[in-house]
Amino acid sequence: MLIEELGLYFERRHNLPPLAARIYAIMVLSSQEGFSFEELMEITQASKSSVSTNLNLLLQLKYLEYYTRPGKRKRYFRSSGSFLQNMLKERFETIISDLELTQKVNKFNQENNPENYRKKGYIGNIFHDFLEQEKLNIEQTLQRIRDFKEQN
Amino acid sequence: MLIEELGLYFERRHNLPPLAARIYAIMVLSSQEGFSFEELMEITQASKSSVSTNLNLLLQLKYLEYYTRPGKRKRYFRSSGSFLQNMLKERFETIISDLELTQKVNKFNQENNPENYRKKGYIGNIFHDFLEQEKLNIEQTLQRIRDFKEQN
DNA sequence: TAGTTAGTTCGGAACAAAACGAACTGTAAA
DNA sequence: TTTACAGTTCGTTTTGTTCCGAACTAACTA
Repeated sequence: MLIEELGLYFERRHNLPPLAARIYAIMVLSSQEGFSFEELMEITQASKSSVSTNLNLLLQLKYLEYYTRPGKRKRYFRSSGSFLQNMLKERFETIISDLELTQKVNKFNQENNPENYRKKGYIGNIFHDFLEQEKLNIEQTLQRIRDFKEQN
Repeated sequence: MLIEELGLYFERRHNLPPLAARIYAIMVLSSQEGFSFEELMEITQASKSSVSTNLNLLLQLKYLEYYTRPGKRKRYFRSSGSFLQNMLKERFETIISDLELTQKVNKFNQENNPENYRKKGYIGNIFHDFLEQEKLNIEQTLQRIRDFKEQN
C-alpha cells in the first residue's frame, strides 16, 4: 500500500517515529478534509496515548495543524501547507547545513592536508557551486508555488 | 572536533550506526592513505567485533573500499571515491526515488481525490519540474568532477 | 603440525525508542 | 454536582539497536 511506503519514507527522511510517519502519510494521501482523534485511533489501530503523543509531535514540528467545527469540542487534524512545500523547505534546510559543513571540511583539508588540498579543494568549489544552484532551484520553486496559490 | 560533527552528520543523514559514521568521518577527513583494522580499533577505542561489523557495513554500502599491500595479509580501508562525489551520488539517488514517489502520489490523488486533484496535481507538476532541475544540476556537477579528474 | 595473524560470527548485556494502559485534567452538558 | 467527552500525562512493557566478549575460522609461518 502507498500509505505504508510513504510512511516508511517519512520515517527515514524526516526521522519521524513510525506512528507519526504513518499518520502524516494518511493525511497527505487522503482527500478527506480533517481527521478526528478517534478516526486516527481507528485507522492506525494505535492506543489513545500513542496517538496523542504523536499528533502533538507532528503539530509541534508544523507538519500538521488542527481546527475545530462550530459547536463541537473535537479537534480535526490535517496536513499544514502542502506535502510538497514541506519537502522543499526541509530540503532547503539540509542544503544550507550541507553548505556550512562542506565549507568546514574544505577549510580543514586546506589547513591539515595541504598535500592533497589542491585536489580536494577544487572539488570543494565545484560542490559549493552545486549547492548554490540547488538553493536557487528551491527558491524559484517555492516562488512558483506561492504564485499558484495566490491566483487561486 | 570536526570528526565528531561529521560523524553525527553521517549518522543522521545516512542512517549509519554511530561507529560506522565515526569511521567514515575519520576516512573523509584524513590525509592518510588507508587505515588498517588495528588502527581503527585504536582510534575509535571500539572492540574487534564492532569494528568488523561496521567496516563490513560500510563496504557493503560502498562507502569504503579496501586494498592490500604486497606481501602483507592485512587489509587497508579508505573511502571509495571522494566524499563529495559520494554525497552527490547519494543525493542523486534520493532524488530519483523522490521522483518516483511523487509520481505515485500524484497518480494516487488523480485517481482517488479527483475533487482536489486540480490543485494537488498542479503542485505535483511544479515539484516534478523541480526534481528534474535537480537531476540536471547533479549530472552536470558529476561531469565537472570527472572532467577535473581526467585532466589531472 | 602447532602457533600466530587477521579477521568473523554468535549470544547476550546495556541502553534507547516506541507504544501501551490507567489514572488524571479540564470543559461542557444534564 | 454529577456525568460524559476529549484528550494528556506518567510509569511500565515491548521492541529495537549498538556494542561487546568469547569462541570460531581460514590462511599463513615456523
